Amino acid sequence: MGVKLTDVAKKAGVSATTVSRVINNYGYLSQKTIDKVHKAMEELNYQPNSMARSLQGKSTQLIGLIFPTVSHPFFGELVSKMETKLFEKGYKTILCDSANNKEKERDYLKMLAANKVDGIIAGAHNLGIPEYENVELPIISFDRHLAERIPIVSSDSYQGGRLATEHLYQRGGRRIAILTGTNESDSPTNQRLEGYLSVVKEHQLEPMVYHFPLEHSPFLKATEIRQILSKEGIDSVFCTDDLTAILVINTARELGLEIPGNLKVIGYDGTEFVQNYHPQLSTVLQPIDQFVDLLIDLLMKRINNPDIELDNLYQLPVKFVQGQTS
Amino acid sequence: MGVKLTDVAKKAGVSATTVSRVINNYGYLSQKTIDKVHKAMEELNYQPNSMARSLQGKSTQLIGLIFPTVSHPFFGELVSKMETKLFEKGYKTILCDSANNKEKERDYLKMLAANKVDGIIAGAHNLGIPEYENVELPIISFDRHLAERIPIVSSDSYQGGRLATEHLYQRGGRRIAILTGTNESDSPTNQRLEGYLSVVKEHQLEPMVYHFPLEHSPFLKATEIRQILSKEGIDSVFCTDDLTAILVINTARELGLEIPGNLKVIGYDGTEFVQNYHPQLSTVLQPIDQFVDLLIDLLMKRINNPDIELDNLYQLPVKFVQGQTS
DNA sequence: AACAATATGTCAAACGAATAACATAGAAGA
DNA sequence: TCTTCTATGTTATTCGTTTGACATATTGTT
Repeated sequence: MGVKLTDVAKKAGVSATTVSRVINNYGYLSQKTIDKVHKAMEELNYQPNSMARSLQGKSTQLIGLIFPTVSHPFFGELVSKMETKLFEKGYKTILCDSANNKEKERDYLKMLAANKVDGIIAGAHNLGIPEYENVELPIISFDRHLAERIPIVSSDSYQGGRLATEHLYQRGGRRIAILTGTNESDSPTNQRLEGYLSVVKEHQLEPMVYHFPLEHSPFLKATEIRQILSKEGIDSVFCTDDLTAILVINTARELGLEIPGNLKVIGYDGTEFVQNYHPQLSTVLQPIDQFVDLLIDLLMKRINNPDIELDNLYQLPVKFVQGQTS
Repeated sequence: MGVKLTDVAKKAGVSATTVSRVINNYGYLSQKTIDKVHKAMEELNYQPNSMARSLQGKSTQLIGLIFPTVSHPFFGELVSKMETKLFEKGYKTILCDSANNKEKERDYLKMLAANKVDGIIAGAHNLGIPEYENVELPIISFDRHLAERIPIVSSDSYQGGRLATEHLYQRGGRRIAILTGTNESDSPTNQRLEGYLSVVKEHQLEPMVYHFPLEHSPFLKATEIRQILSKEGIDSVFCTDDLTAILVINTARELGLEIPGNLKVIGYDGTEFVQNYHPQLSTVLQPIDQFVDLLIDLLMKRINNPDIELDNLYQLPVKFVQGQTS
């Protein structure tokens, strides 16, 4: 069906081996032949068959990205930037939206192995997938413990939790609540909670912890937030993600609460999206660009040398961003 | 390196052909053998090498998705849903963030051909890429004319423009501005503008058209919006996307303008994100789920029968969503 | 018992490209 | 002129899987 190497050879009037030599740049070649072959390739719009190449032993230049969903601005930005950087390096991206579905994530792992990807960057939120232990592919994890020997890139969530909470305290907050995800011991969200608790304890405040399961729809979350805000005498809220913070702000407005007068709100993530479209929100900024650089650099190292020793954990610093909601 | 078919054969105590027969389900097979082989495959954690399979003639089950960027909520949701649906159908997704970069889009097209994808869904915003004319792969386009014979799935942008503008008029708007993208004759954004112009003309209002190049950063856009809102005596703004509408609302708030009292605002897109986190925004809802279903259904048709005749244009209806900003 | 249907095996040729081994020819240098 | 590069060609093998052709058992049916 498609144009193949032998067609190029015929067109250029050289042997198939010579074409292969040009493509893979080995052996002796005259500039004249190289030009002839390139011309023929262009004229025929020839693309070497990736399947055949990698079957022969060449790498596929494919990378699998396993993340919950690109419909979330945080992961959308992360994935978009990774894809861009990977493409610049000559890699193609297979997108795997794990959608908080264990089965799907397992299937993805199999699929990626079958497709002989060169490596995987995984930042899904499913726990308890023992398959990661057995994957011999280079893997780097974002923000999750997946298995022994798989390095984790994350930010200093504990410090982030402390930063946010301490800031609320300095601003006069004395009844500071935290809205966070489900209580999973090794999740970074939990580290944010730990940071919050440590500051609350230091100042001898009453901890007020509200867990929001990830599966809950924003609508359901908003309902719960409404109850929390109208019942309890809360003066500050630390949300462990920006989207929840936006819900809190919307709800507070509904309830006629002045921000930051009656209620101070801090989010977490600081995506470009939030900085552009919700610049008023105080938040803790995660260094997305640095995540991307580090994740890819580490993966490249593992790909080029599978046995290289890497640290277990790379923790990048976070930054508090002052808006007008606190 | 990896486990291969012959290893499975050895383990199961059958011939390689029999294993292949089990995998591809042809010829005569006893249940006993089938079970034996499956057991061996599981024990060895065997995955057929996709490269070898598709080299042999089997389809790759790969689909390329070319869109501007998943960091934008609209495309993030669209891509996320397509990926999910494709995975359910046994396809893997190669993500191509074209980033409004013609060169990159061209490269992607080559790359997807080299990787022998089964089909492409393209919704990038670059014009003038003649390469699309020559691609023999099944392609379906989202919202853009790419080439002859490539069906376009879109929504009724003209009607959407009319809906929004007419609504603003009914609400008392008499000086209605439109904030839209660059003036590209065959873009759907332009159809929204056409719809706006037709209503403005019907009511003999003065058209006020502001073009915002896509490349402009949100910050720059906000600056321009500030100028527009403070200078001209505008009482209503129709934005051809929701994010711009959010910028307008933010700016109006800054300027102390009451919404919808002093200024009415309508957006366009109505992503789940906006509906959840900006429920107050009046907007024109694009049917993302229907886009996804139709795009994929059409692509499957083309894949299963490359010569099937499809319409040039599939236009889905839009819906006005009343919020509190108009 | 004879014949068909079922179940498996052996063998070989693809798929498209990479590459090693070897041959050959011209050009350059001693 | 003889050697050594340099430049190309020929040929065959390999990658892992699919599949067709053909052979050979083992069943089941009448």
